[in-house]
Amino acid sequence: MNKTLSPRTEKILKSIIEQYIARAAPVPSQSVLHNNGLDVSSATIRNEMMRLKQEGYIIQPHTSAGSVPSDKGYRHYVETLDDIRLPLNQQRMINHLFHQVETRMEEWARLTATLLANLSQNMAIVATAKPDNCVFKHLELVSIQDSTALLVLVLQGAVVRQQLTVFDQPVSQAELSQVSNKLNVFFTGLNNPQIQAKKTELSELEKSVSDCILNIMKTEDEIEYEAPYLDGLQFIVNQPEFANSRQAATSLALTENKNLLRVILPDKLVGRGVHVIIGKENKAEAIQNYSVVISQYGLPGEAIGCIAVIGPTRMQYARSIASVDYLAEVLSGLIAWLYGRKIPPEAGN
Amino acid sequence: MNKTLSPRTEKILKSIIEQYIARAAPVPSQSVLHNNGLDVSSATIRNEMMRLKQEGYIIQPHTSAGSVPSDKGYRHYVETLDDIRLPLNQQRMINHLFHQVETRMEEWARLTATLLANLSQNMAIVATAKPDNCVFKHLELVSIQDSTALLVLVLQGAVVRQQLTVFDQPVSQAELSQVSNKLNVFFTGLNNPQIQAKKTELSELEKSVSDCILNIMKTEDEIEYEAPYLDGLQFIVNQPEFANSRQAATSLALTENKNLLRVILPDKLVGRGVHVIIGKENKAEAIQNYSVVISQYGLPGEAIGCIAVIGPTRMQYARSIASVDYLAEVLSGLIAWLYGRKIPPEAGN
DNA sequence: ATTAGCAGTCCGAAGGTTAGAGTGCTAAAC
DNA sequence: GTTTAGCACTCTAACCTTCGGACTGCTAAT
Repeated sequence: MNKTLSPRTEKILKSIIEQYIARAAPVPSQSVLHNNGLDVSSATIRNEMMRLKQEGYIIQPHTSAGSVPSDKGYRHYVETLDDIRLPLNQQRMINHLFHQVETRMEEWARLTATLLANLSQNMAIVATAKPDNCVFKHLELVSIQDSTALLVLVLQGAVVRQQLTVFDQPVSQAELSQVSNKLNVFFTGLNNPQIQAKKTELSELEKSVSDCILNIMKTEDEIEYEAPYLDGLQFIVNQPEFANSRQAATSLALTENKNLLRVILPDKLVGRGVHVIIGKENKAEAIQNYSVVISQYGLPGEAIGCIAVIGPTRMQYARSIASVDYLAEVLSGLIAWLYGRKIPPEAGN
Repeated sequence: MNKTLSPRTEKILKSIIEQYIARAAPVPSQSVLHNNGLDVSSATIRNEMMRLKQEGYIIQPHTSAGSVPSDKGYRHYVETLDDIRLPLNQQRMINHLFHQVETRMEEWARLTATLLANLSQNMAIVATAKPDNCVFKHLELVSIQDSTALLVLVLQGAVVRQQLTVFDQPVSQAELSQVSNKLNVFFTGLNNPQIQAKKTELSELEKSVSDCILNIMKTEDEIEYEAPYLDGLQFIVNQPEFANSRQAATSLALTENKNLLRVILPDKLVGRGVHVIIGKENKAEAIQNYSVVISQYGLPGEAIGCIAVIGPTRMQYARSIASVDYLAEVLSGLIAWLYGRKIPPEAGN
């Protein structure tokens, strides 16, 4: 049943999809003709289109209307897409920008979201990479006032967390330094349960600081994805589709809250590489008019984040895929650096 | 000309505004009658409405339509609004939530944005408080790999900034600790130019770390407002006004980018307290269909942030004003704490 | 297999009609 | 002078209806 398409049919489908992506209106057989180098009549195109319709690659809004790609059509299109990489000058531009921001996961994620939104002309979501199991690296205590201190905790992967702490009684900076020195010796390289186990040997003050540390590390371990960075909502709002059905917009805006990532995340997002989820393929009903281009990044088994583009099913897949792919690669390199695995990738360029 | 309104006229204007805020449709004289305790006929109301129209407090979309408040009407409404405070249970709820997040300006700002959006049912913007002139408080260097270290800088006001630094040659953790100890002694309590002056007395490695510190502090000094925290876009999108004029949505979505704050910030935002800017009173054309409820917070002369609600001119002013007011107060208290000025305000409750 | 030609379908814009919601006015009542 | 009932008038928004034309789907010829 699902016989392969002839090269010409293929070409016609591709033309329909690309025109629909560009114009957001049903594509008539005439337009396919103009757009294409084929030396046939519109009637021939129509015959082929009929076949495409029967096979479910395209849909007609009504009897006398042009063709609109179906999810299946997009799926085929994406799968037969030539391997497209981001142009070199854009790659260089991106590397340059990553050079200029603070060297922090948060800043990278924010920048990635902005870049991805603008490259793909769609909404972008970037979740920061988070270690599976966080490891104590360094502690610092800075006195703020009599009995308040700022606790700065550095975890494996250059993750810095801070917390204001109030003690029962005034504590001097000297005492604080003593505590931090001792705990640094005790705890470096340990994870949550290991610290828990070692805590018994400590003084009262040290214990209270340790509790604070454990608390931070526990929170860190429990978070699945941090509040992800979003950008490019304007592109969604400006879609022609949006004018008609406010439904979609509303549902999307609502989703925007916090759990958007959980909504768009497909069940299986295994292995490296970019995944494309088209329309009804999405498990969440709210986004079944949308497509998601998503990829993981980071160090497998250690710190994994994810990065995605979400837009109407008629999004520019080639651009989105190339952008997601490249940015995931860049982020992976940066993460590896944070984890002390290799030279920063930008330094090479 | 601008004679004061009689109590009854006042009452009618208030009724019109409140009904318009609630229903987003022109208010007919009948509805004013029902809504109000006045024992008069609709004809009398109409007479009064005529006067309000002549004075410019209300507008008629067309001859036979009900009344819509003008900017002047809203202005009058806001100015005669009773001093409304947030209900105590909501205040307590807010305090409780601030207790539960990390003690960091960024987390507070994020939480404030979320709370403010939900309390006011409109979009909220929160810019983090930023010191005018940042002061070195503490430095820590943590080795990440051979020649890469994480530089953690604590500034006055418990501001923590981090930066990965690559040295020319490998540097051990022991050496790093030595450097940080020395620089802590040298630099504590100094600002950018003072550190610059003292830099000459240092070794090569110490100098390169100092440069990094100076760079961070300079950046920090130069930023006017950090990328502010936004929340509640869904409320704007779901406004009935939005259905008709995509113009507004588009302009807003575009503004969303980065400079939204600069756009909504009025020329004069002096002193404490909440400011309300209504419709055409806004200097930026893009938001002249919107109202802004805005307030500064923080320590005057030291660290100032700002917090705002933006929504259609028919927003619930009382709620927004009360929310902005209370949250600015809470944030001011927290900032004072960060700057070692007093006990955390929540501890009192 | 391809094509010209044409009937048939359906959309969407344009124009016309109408119900009713609300005002503005007038003249009477308080 | 203020308030009110009553009513004519205005304007909108919803609902028709019509009509041109954009496309297809089919047929019969190439």
